[in-house]
Amino acid sequence: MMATLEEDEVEFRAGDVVRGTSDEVESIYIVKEGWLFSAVELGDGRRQILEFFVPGDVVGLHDLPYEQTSYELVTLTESTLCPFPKERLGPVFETSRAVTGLLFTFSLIDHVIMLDRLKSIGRLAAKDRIAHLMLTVRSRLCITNDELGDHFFFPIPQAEMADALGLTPVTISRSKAELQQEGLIRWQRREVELLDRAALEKRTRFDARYQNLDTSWFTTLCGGY
Amino acid sequence: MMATLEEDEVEFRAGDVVRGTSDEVESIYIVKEGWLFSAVELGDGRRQILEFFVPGDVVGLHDLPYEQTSYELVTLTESTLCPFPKERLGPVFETSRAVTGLLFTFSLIDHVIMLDRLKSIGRLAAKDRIAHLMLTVRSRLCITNDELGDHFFFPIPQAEMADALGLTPVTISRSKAELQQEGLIRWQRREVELLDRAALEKRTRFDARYQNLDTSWFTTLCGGY
DNA sequence: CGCTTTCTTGAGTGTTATCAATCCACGTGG
DNA sequence: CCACGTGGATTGATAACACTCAAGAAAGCG
Repeated sequence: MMATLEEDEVEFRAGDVVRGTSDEVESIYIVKEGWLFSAVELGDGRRQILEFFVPGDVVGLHDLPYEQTSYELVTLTESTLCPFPKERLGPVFETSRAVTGLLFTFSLIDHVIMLDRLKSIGRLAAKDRIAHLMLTVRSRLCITNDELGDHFFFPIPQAEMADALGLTPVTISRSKAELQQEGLIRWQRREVELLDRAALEKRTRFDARYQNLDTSWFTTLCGGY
Repeated sequence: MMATLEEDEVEFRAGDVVRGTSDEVESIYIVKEGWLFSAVELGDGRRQILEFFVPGDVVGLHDLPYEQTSYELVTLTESTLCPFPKERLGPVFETSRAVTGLLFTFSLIDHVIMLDRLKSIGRLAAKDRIAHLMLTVRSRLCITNDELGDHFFFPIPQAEMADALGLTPVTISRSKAELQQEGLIRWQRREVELLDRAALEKRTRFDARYQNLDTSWFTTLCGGY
């Protein structure tokens, strides 16, 4: 269904800035390949990373009501994106309630994910913030990969973890070491393994927001056909 | 237009829990009167406040894809809410693209507001977090009140500020005192005055997300009629 | 195999948290 | 109208967690 929106394709290298802050809002993107993140720079070196994106994600929906982009979009790995122009969304909304409903739903789910991250940054200790982010990413990856275990590709450098969690790289490194000593995770290079997921979920009060969905909502939204 | 959704009316006293966590998702609410907030309890006394709501706000949209509510909803002041049942949204989506589009847009804007709050909690110092929240609330109030100056009703107790900003009541009190000594704000009882809004906006890198909207988006969304 | 980037580790500092006491505003009832 | 009680706010003293600065180790890349 989302294939409707995947017409064009653009490739990027790792570390490329796909879109800067205050660019004109021209299109949304479907992530075909690669990992990305969105971030704000505070101007004095501080940076907050807001969301991570993986293949299958829709990027930039929430910029649509604005003339200028709120945040920059940067690749973590080589990526392939399918841009879909803003002005061509009108016709899509007119002809396909299913696509409209799906985009609406994605945006609502993403919002809840952001609320969880707010909780994490606002009220969890450094170690738990790290664990919470890993659980969230895993939960997202499970949508497109049922078989995903507790050991998966995780190409987020420590500097980016820090900026995502409101911490510093030094704290990430130390907290990682502690989590490993406690036997809770193994995180080497660009891979992570959650050795005791149940314990991590409990500590961080994790909720699987991508799962536990109410299927009746989709029929409500799309009109039952 | 939103009047379509305001049929029923329910009143609450200050401090009432409108909806607990893990309740069944039965309806969204339009705030007719009063201030509210949504929050998660972490179980050990810690709490994170996620959003504040004022008259005119739509509450609970992002719970729609779920069977159970993600967060509790509590009143700060006496409030009047207009619940609108989830199962009756289907017909609304079918008949009114304008309402659908408006709800979608609200949800996108709220998402960007949350991203700003994430930045605030993740990367700003205590004093700036307080200022940022005040600016955000003011910006929201300006939608329904053009004439709003820099002095307005602000019924958020310090304990709730703390839980919203990832701080403690003690820090709120001390930071407030400093902001006042610096002549940046005056905050007494349930009123606040921003004495140097330009300076506060600069310090906190504040963006007026409720303003600066792209009006062309609405015609895109609603089909140009 | 060097160069660069990322990560780790140590030492010292700082912002915010914690604990606890006091103060103040406000509502209540005598 | 004033005493009293309650919950919220302030203040002081101390502690903890994360930050900063800085040096060194490891990993990635040409």
